[in-house]
Amino acid sequence: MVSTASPSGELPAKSKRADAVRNQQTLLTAAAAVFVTSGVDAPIREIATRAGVGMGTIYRHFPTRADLVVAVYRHQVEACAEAGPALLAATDSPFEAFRQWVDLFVDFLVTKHGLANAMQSDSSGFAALHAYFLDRLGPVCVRMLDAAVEAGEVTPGIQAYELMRGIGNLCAGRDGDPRYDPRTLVALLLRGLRPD
Amino acid sequence: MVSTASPSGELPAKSKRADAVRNQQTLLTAAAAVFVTSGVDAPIREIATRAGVGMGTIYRHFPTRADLVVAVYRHQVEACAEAGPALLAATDSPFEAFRQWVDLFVDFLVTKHGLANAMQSDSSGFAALHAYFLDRLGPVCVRMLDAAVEAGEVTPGIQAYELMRGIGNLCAGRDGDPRYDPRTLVALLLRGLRPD
DNA sequence: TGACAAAGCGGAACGACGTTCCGTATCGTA
DNA sequence: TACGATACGGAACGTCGTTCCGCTTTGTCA
Repeated sequence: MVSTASPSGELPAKSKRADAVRNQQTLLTAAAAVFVTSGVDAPIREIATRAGVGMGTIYRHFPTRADLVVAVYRHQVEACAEAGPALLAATDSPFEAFRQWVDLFVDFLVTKHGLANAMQSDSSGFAALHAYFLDRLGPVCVRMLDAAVEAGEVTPGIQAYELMRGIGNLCAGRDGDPRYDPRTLVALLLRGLRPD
Repeated sequence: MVSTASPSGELPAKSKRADAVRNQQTLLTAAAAVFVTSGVDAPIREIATRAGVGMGTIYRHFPTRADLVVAVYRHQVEACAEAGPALLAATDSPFEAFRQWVDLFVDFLVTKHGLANAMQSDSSGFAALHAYFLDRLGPVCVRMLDAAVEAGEVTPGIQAYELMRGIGNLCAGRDGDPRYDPRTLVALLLRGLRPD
């Protein structure tokens, strides 16, 4: 499970040594850089080397791989989560708002090398990653979907959880294949939500 | 790339030593059994042990992991491929035939522990697996989709390749989650294919 | 039938990786 | 400045994929 003890990545809660906070920042920066070039499942050693720290340091700050990934992308996930209600308020059609929100989500996933793949991986410390995304974004999705259903723009009976996972899954796979555009498939999926 | 030299898994082409053919069969049986319990990415050693052979033997018969997986599932993939034209001929509505064919495909994927995951994995020797499935099943999909479009039952402009990958992706992910049923999502996707 | 070359076999060995653990260095404080 | 707490580095261990080579089995030919 992703460490819930502290909002790691944000303001240090209390009494942490100076070098510790410094290292945590260094690690986040290094990890972000490495994720771009080598994907989120890059070797731990690579991140450690890049940050100029030992491997023990990584494990102390981020016990599981998911903790590190979550910390790196926390801001963007947060932004996405907050965009939901905003879109809902700013748009006449709840479905259209939902469509735009999904676009945001998809953009996020496809621009992060291998993130979508990692989320469905059963192994490693990636299980927690899956949980984090769904915990944070799931409720937003529920709310938007409900609104769309209530407005008669979406067939009732669809589970938000299932839908989110479906969208996530569609964004996974070998990236860079010009013959496969996740957006096309997601659009098709959303089309299937419409009532007759 | 999956070895195309011989139709490995079927009739031995020519002049193979008796122990070699025997081992190849033993390996296929052992691999099939291991795949069921440990998934298609089970350790090579586990398969070797189960078959009672050395690891060199595995690599000689099946140079890449994909070669082994393909050999194990060849019959089922073949059956799926052949079911396409049959369904098309036996059903009035090409779309309905397609729907049933997709059901077959999905059933195959979800019953094989981790197969769908493996197919989108970028690493290992799994890249060839992806290619094999698409090469064999792709043309069938094209044909069925064309028929459905021609009958006015499906919106034109959808690429069969993209659709197959989408379906495959939807079947991937942590298996055994009661909250996620790939069939629901695939049904939604197919719904999105219908014209207004 | 008895050898001999080719074909195949087994598993040791190597490198990459995740993860743990502990002796040492650094920090904050009294 | 001295000392305990905190954090650090990286060696070490286990797992896994993959290669390589000395040994065994097989088929054949005299």
